[in-house]
Amino acid sequence: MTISKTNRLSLVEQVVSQIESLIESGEWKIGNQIPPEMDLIQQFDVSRNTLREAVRSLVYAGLLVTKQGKGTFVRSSSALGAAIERRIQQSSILETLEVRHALEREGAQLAALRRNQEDIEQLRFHISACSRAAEAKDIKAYEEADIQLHKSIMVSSHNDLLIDLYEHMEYSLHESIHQIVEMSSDVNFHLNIHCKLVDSIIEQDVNRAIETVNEYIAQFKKSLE
Amino acid sequence: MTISKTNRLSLVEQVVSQIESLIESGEWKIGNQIPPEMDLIQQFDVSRNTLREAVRSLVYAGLLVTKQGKGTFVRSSSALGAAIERRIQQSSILETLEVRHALEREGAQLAALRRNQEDIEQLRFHISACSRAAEAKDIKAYEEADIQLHKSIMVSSHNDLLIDLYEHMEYSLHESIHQIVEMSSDVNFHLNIHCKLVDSIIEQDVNRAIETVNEYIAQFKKSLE
DNA sequence: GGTTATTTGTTCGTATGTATC
DNA sequence: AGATACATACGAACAAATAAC
Repeated sequence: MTISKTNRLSLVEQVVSQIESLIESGEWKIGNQIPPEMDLIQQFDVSRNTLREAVRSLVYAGLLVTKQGKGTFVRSSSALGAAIERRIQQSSILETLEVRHALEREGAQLAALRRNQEDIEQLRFHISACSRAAEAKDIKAYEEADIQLHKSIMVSSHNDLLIDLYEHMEYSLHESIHQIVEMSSDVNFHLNIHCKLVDSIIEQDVNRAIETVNEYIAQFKKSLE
Repeated sequence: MTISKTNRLSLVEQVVSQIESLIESGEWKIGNQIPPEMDLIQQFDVSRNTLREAVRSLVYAGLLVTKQGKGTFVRSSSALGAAIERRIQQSSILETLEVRHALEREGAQLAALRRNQEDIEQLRFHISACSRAAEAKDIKAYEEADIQLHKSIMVSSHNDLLIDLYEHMEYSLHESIHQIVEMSSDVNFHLNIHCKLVDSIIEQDVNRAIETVNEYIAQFKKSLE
């Protein structure tokens, strides 16, 4: 028999599953403290060790954080972030940039196809924030605004999986964006090309949106050498 | 002080980290059984529960599997797979297909730029396997060959992060590929367009490679309606 | 500033379920 | 069927960090 019969779920797995549901459903909100171990032991009717193994699993996965003496808190609603962070740390900037290219190109294409009125407002808001920061020569504010802009482009794609992957990469991208912005001496070029991208998306010019993404990624790659 | 001082690593975290190293370094090979709990307790000099919490974390992350009565085995060297699988299960086929588009488009582009002689041989091998399976009208073999072909295209990109993301998605893609191949009544169209893609990569025609990927993804999207 | 209560961190002992030979 | 090796699960105790009084 090579049939991999699905073993009955262990107690720990059952508890993990229940906690996941509580987090996903929003019953346990992000940032909030969860009930102490003793309460959960009663709630789930398991021993302390079993409960701890379950909590520990979710800590490793990045859903929870425990602080000795204080309690346990909800950190995220998805395990993707932690896993991607770990993987990206082992990658070169070039590799990360190319994956970013993959996601942003697709995101821009879909955004140009699907953006609605609300998306347009968000895009305009964030591009003007970039513009203001550039004018004030506030590099830190510019980086933050740039990240928000890219995120809102992704949101305009209306593909939740794509948005999730990008948002969870974004944390790791922070560093590489910083390096890139610092290297590209010309902030205006950076700003202009983003204006062009936003414009393409609003005008629903799919090809121009894709080309623009290609253009600035190519620019980044060049500055990496 | 808003500085988030990095708390000293808990014992469990130290053990997790050590086990990760053992797996990454290849000292514990994939598929192999790891030493029993009692041995590890001595090796790491921790209590049973501490060790179990560490192992349990890595089981949840997908690095290890435990089988009661048999032992614990190494399942994977990366936590990405399990996390991506969980996330993709919550997504629609369309969303998954679009992310696949993102990765495959980038992969094809980079493959066309970087493929070496060894890559070319692999690509030729797998495309001919597809061809043989199509001729024999063996759908199951065709699907398998198709997956291997796509994987070898990704390998030709020489971007390990991209390869990892794709390979870990591939498992979840299996199902959607099956549905798509089944739906597309014309296997020859599917085969021809893949020949064109492989040809473009070998000829280093970057634009044609990208266009070909766009073409068959568009075809898949159409058949989803 | 010190004491106490709360909460997580860690250890030990014991019993049970499961697979292999 | 019995013995062995292994993971599963529970309960009790003490340590360490934090918060509240």
